[in-house]
Amino acid sequence: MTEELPVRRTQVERRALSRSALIEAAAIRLSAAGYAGLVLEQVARDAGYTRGAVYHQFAGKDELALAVVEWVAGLWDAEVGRCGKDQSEPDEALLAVARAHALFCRRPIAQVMLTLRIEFLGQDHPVGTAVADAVGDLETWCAELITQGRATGRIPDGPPAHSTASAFLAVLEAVGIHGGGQPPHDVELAERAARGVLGLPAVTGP
Amino acid sequence: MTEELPVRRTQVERRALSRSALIEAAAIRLSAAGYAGLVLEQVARDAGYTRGAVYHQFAGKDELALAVVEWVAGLWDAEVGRCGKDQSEPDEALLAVARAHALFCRRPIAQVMLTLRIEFLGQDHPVGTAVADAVGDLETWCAELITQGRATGRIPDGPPAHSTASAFLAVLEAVGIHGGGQPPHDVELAERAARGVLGLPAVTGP
DNA sequence: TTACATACAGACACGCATGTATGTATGGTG
DNA sequence: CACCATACATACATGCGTGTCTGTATGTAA
Repeated sequence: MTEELPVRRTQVERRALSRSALIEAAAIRLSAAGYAGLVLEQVARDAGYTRGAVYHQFAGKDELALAVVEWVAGLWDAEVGRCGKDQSEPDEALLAVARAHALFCRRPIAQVMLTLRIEFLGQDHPVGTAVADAVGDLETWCAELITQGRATGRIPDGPPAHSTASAFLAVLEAVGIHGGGQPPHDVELAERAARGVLGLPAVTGP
Repeated sequence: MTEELPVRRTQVERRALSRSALIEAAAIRLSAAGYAGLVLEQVARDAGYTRGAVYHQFAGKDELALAVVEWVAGLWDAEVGRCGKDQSEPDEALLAVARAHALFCRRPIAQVMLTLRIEFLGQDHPVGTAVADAVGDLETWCAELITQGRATGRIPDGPPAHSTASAFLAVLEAVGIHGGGQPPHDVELAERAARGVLGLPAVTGP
C-alpha cells in the first residue's frame, strides 16, 4: 500500500493547492445547500483541512463564496462562452451556447450560480451582486447577439433584446438543472427551449 | 382618524385569521430569503404578531414552511392549473398554463416553490420532499398531456414525455422569475419558451 | 359569573456557526 | 544553522435563531 510520503512543496504551491481545493469543496456544498446553509466546517473537512485554513486563505464566508463565484464564472466562460464566440453567426452562437451549457450542467457545481442568484434575489449582499453582475454581463452579450441576428434577419423579431436575453439565460439554467437532465436529452431540450425563446424554428430531422 | 376598536371575533375566526396572516408573511419572506434564511421573528412581526403566535399555530419552522407550500400549491392550482383544465386540446392546455403561470409569477410569492425546490434539491428534508411531490404531480399531469398531444399529432415527437414535462415546468418557472418579467413581454416569452420545449411552431405575429 | 379553554406575548435556555486569537509545523532566506 | 514568514490547527468568545416554558388576556360554556 502507498505510504503517505509528504511531498516537498513550495509555499505558493501549497497555497494554490489548498485554495483551489477549498474553492471546489465550497462550490459543491454551495450548490447543494446555498449560502445560508453553507457550513465552513464541512467545506474545510471536504477539502481535507480545518476552518483555520479557510480563514487563512479567505477573509470570511463572504470572500470564500465570492471566490467560488469568480471561479465558476471563469469556468463557464472557458467551457461555454468560448463555444459561442467560435461561431460566426449570432444565432449559431446562441444555440452553441445552449448546447454547451447543457453539457456544463451535468457537473454538480453548475447549480452554484442559479442557487446564489435566487437566494440573493432582491437583496443587497456582496455575493448576490457578484452573481448578478456576472449574469448581467452575459445578458448584455446575448442581447447584442440577438440584436445582430435580428438586424440581419437570422433571428425573428420579438420582445426587447435584453428581456429576451434574460429569458434565454434563465431558460438554459432551468433546463440544465431540473430539465430531466438525462444525458441524451438534456442537450436537445436546451436547444429546443433556446430556439423557442429566440423564435427560431424547431429542428426538423433525425 | 380611525380608532382601533377591537372587533369581537370568535376563536375560530381569530385562529384562521392569524394563521393565514402568518402563512402569507412566511411565504413572502420565504421566497426572498429561502428556508435557511427564514427568521420566525421577522415573519411574526410582518404578520403583526410575535413568535409565540407562530409556535402556537405551527409545531415549528418546518410545519410553517409546509403550510406555505400547501397554500401556494393550492393557489397555483386554482389560478394556473385551472386554465389548463379548461382547454379541450392538450397543446392548448399546456400553452394556457404557460401564459397563466407568467401572470402568476408577477406576484412576489411565486418564487417560493422554485426557491425551496432548489434549496432542498438532493436533500432529505420534509419541506423539500413536499415541494418535490407537488412539482412531481404537475410533471406527471403535463407528461400525460404531452403523450396525448403526441398521439393525436398535435404535438411533435421529442424526448420522453416526462423529461419534456420536467423541462417544460422548469422553463416556465425560470422565465416567470428572471425572464425580464416586464408585464407586457413575460407572457410572450413564457409562451415562446413553452412552444420551444414542446416543439410547437412559433406564433406568427398579428 | 364562575371556571375552563384558547390565543398570544414575553423570558429563558440551548445549540450551532461565525469570527478571532493563539499555538505549532513547515518552507524560505541570511 | 538561525531566524523569520507562511500555512494550518486548536481553543475561545460571541451572536443569533430556534425551541420551550410561563404568564396574561380574550373567548366560551355551565
